[in-house]
Amino acid sequence: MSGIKEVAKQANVSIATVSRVLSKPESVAEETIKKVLEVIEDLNYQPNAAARQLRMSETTTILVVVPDITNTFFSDVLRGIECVALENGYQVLLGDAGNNLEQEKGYLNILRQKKAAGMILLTAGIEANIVEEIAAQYPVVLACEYLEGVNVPTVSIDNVSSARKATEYLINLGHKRIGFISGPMNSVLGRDRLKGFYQAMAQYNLKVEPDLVQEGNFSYRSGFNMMLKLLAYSHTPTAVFAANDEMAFGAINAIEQKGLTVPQDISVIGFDNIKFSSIFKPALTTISQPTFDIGTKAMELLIGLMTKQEMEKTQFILENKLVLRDSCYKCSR
Amino acid sequence: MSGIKEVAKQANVSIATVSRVLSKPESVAEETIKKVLEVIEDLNYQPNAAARQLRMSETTTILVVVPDITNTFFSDVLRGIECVALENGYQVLLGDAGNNLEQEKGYLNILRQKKAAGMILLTAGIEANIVEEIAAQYPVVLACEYLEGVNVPTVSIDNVSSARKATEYLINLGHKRIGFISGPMNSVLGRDRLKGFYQAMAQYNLKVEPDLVQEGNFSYRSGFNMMLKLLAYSHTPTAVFAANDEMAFGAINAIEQKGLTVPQDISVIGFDNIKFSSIFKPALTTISQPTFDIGTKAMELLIGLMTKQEMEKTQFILENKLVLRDSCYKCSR
DNA sequence: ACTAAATTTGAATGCGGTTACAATTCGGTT
DNA sequence: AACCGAATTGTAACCGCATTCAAATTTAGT
Repeated sequence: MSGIKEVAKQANVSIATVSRVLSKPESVAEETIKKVLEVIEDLNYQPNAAARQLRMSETTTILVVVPDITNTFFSDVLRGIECVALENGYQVLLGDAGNNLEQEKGYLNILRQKKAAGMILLTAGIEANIVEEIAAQYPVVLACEYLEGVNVPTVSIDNVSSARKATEYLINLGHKRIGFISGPMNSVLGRDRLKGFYQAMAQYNLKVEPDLVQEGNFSYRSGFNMMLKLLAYSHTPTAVFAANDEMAFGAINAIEQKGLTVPQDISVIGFDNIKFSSIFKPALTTISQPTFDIGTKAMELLIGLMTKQEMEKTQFILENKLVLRDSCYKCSR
Repeated sequence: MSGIKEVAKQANVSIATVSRVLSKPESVAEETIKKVLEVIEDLNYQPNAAARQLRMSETTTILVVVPDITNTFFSDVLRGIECVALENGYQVLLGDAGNNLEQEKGYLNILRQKKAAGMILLTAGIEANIVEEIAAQYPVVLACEYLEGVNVPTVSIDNVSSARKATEYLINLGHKRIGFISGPMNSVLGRDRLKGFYQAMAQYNLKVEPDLVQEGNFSYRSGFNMMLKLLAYSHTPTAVFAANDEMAFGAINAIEQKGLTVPQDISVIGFDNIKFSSIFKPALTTISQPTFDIGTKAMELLIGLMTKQEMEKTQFILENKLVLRDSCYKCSR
């Protein structure tokens, strides 16, 4: 309703003056400012974002593409992003990809339409070369997953070494027959965690039985089913490493359904440390990712890019730690 | 980079023609369309959203204000919203209020700036009169919570009758001393669920011991602590109704920490049926809310408002149901 | 009191599209 | 050959704001 014109009229000044009161008050007389601000207050005036954006050719909206907002891991990261976005006057446009690549790509148009000034990708479904092309034109930062050989600002954890750390923990508890329930092999994340597992096993000269490595898809269901599969072999593992917590829950429930107990019969370790991991019984031993920090760091990076600041560094590997709880125990066999 | 001018030049037509190819192709010659589309494809041209919005004074962005994105209940609703938003060409701007009223109010400016064409409130922190005022000027729909006496399109469940249903279930299992861990009393939602509890108890002529009603804040922690409090009384309840699932988890874990078991010693029922409720042990008996549907319905309503369609109805109460699992059992005392 | 400099203000322009309106083309009629 | 209507295209005027540049006003200095 009330635009800058209305304010100008009521304050008896030109629209230029109103505009200046809002953006360069130091160039306006004290008294005029007061008068104008009063009217602004009065009319509840807020400058039209579209007009401003068109004129200034810059927006304060950023886009975050998430594979699945329902996953608490991502929503935690999102909260981190939102938090520093707000502090700096940005709004976040949510792009839930629903685990669908086409949809994910569709969001790139938001950037082309200048609806968002930059983008944070929490996914890694889009092909590396496309990401690189986009990143060359617009501010983009990758969070959580990184793309091999792509030189785009990234914040993540070292999945390989963390998975190694988790595996070593199991080995040091005396476990030798260790099963692994992996994430989908078409995700970097899934592959890296598996790689860490292999590295640790090799380092301790332990053989990895191919049968004991099963591919899941990060869902509870898949964790449950793959564990059932592992339990079906004559020679069951004494410990299982699930590539994320949800699958670990599935594995544990499968084990218990078979009448065995965790950790006495089989130890289970997870990855992510989602909110629920400490509530679950047994409380889950897992690798904790600094989700919130990943979010804040990613957003800070993006702001840096958007404001064209000089960056000393654009690749950040955040610390993660092993959280010891009740789902692992010394190997008894 | 490439705007409509560039396209026009390369296609050898005026910008008006380019614009028409995109919006009213039936008024453009077949051949011209082809030529223009080719150039558009070539340049990867996408019309500038700000310019379009300014001219048309309408945007395809909507705002969703969420109390806490980390809560899977809200993220489920959000997914429902996002889903139909996408189908209809809308984008969703995320407003995480971080349980902070000031922040929540701040998002109203997004509407005033015309950055969003409408808003869905998943919270009910803002004062009723303010909501009403805003709703008079902009399309707004309330989801999850409703504001008493406010005539704003709403989709929700009937918290009172659902809470009554849950309580009746407990009563029918033979429980007489039933505890209640409520949500915060300053939320409608919290109050309604408590009201339903009272109604059911009264209906069956059961006394509600004031000591057995404790106020939590919907967090796991508070559920745990309030349960500890209930257990400290000499005469403990045989069943407990927690106003949401997270608190129910807290209650159960508190009970078990005291050496008692659920449901044999004490039955526990929750509310919401979040993803985790079926994974938890014991699997939680709870009231299931149609989260996804709440989201889709809310977005459909909002679209209706924004496109000024005639609405037969603007208040929707969605069905919920009692999900029977393993956390409740017949009263043995 | 008068002028130069500094301060404060307003008129006009354009950001990149959409669209009303005018102009042009073209085949068909008279 | 002149004329007409339909189809197609171009011209230009906005949309609301920021900003340049010049005009108006105030301040300061002599």
